[in-house]
Amino acid sequence: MQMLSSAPPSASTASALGRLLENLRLTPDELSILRELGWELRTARRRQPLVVEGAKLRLVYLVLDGFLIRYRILRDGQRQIVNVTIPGDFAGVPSCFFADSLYTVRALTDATVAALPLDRLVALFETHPRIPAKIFWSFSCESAIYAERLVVVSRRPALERIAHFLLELLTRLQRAGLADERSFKMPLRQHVIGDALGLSLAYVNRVLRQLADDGLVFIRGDRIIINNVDALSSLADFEHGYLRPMSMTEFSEATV
Amino acid sequence: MQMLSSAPPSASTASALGRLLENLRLTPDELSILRELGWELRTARRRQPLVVEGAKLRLVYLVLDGFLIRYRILRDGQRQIVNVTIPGDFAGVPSCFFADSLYTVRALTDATVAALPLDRLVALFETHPRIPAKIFWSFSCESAIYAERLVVVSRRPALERIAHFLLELLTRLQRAGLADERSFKMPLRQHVIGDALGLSLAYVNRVLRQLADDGLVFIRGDRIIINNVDALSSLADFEHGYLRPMSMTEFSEATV
DNA sequence: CGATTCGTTGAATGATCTCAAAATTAGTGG
DNA sequence: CCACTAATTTTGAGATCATTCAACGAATCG
Repeated sequence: MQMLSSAPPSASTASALGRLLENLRLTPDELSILRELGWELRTARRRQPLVVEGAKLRLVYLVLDGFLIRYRILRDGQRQIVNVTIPGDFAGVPSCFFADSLYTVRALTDATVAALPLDRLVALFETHPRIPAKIFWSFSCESAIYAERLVVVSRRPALERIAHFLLELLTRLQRAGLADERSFKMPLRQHVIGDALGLSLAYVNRVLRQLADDGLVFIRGDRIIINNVDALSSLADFEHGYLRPMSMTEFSEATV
Repeated sequence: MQMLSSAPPSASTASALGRLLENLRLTPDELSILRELGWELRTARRRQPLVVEGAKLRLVYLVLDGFLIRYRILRDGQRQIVNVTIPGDFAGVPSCFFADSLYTVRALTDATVAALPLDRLVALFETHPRIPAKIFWSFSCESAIYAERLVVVSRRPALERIAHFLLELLTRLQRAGLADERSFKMPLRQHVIGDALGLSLAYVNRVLRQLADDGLVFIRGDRIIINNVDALSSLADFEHGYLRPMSMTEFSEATV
């Protein structure tokens, strides 16, 4: 993306681009066309909203650096976070497909995103269909993450819920090159965990304490350490399959 | 779809096709190309699985008639239904994007579906990109339904959960031409409601009784009657926006 | 009509919440 | 670097929504 060169270089930004290449399996040609589409760089300070529920959104964002959350405030004031967006993810989907945005997206940390008008992406279907095809393919795959979260929130007790959530983040961040074998850095406040999983702050606290007492998970400032990934995976019945869709390329090759 | 002519004519089948036209905004030309792709008609008896968790799936199904559910059985035997599929919906998404199917799909009633190898749909990106583009656009929009269900299941008490679920079904079925102003016909067993919303059978029963006692909802055999849609919507804080994505066509027109 | 499946209900239990308050940590202006 | 404020974590006690278990009646199906 053109203006990416003007962005301050960062490990995270590089990884976001790497992940685009990696996950979508864009060819170098495709990537360079995508770059020239006129993305606009934008930074957001911690807590700043990028998308507001009810407002019109005609952009997609690619997160280059930092973390976002997407949420809804219910009429009784409760907040439900439906998504934690990490570098390399798109944001603003699926809100941009609706007349008015369904959710609010805001920065969990200072963040850098690249914005592209959705119509430009759609227009590519006429000239270079494989590029938007791969992107929409990946949008379609995202349903699996929501479905999985639904299963976990709907059916699993708090301990497993939290364990599963942390393992999902670990796995996604590893793929983005932002986590090592068993830990990652991210400001995961207990309030955020609760709002993502439908648990009260007080209870999240108790459960985290238990996970720590059992020697499974430690949170030290912004670093989350999963001491025994296998044990936690088994506790949470965590299967990472839903985080590993085939790329469209991979699919075509496998079936030709 | 070619072989559709060989299917027994049914109000439901007609509506499924109508809905394809309606929602995806396919042009007559596009529809006729889609028809010739070699869909294969398949029927499933009540309870019969169409997709099995863990099995390889390289098809998408278009539901012509009948209802399907998509679910997972957890290790403790609980079942979580992630989706109720109605005529005009696609099934097998997003499982077909993964190496192994993430969920099981089975017929809730006797059902008729049309199956298409996914690779044929993808191949259309080369020759008639607008057709698969519109379909993948609609796949992408589906995330909104899961996100909304997540919010409801995660944060709302049982009464509102059930009310919301029934209103969603009513709305979707109305769009499919399968419901009137305030009622629809569908074998919605209490067990299914519970498994969709993460509630026990016993509690679903009690809540349905209360909804009936309050004169809001009645279930008589296979007919669900919502006596006062406005009152129930208000009770459930139901907003139908998330069920009304823009079609890709609509979007392009709005932004050109 | 015999067998499943589905619906209904009660009593006891439990996971999680709410409310309230203190302790700790991080952030900010001077 | 201090002083102060805001954000976050921690903990307790009591309340509650929803569960489990168990049993029985009603309806549906082959």
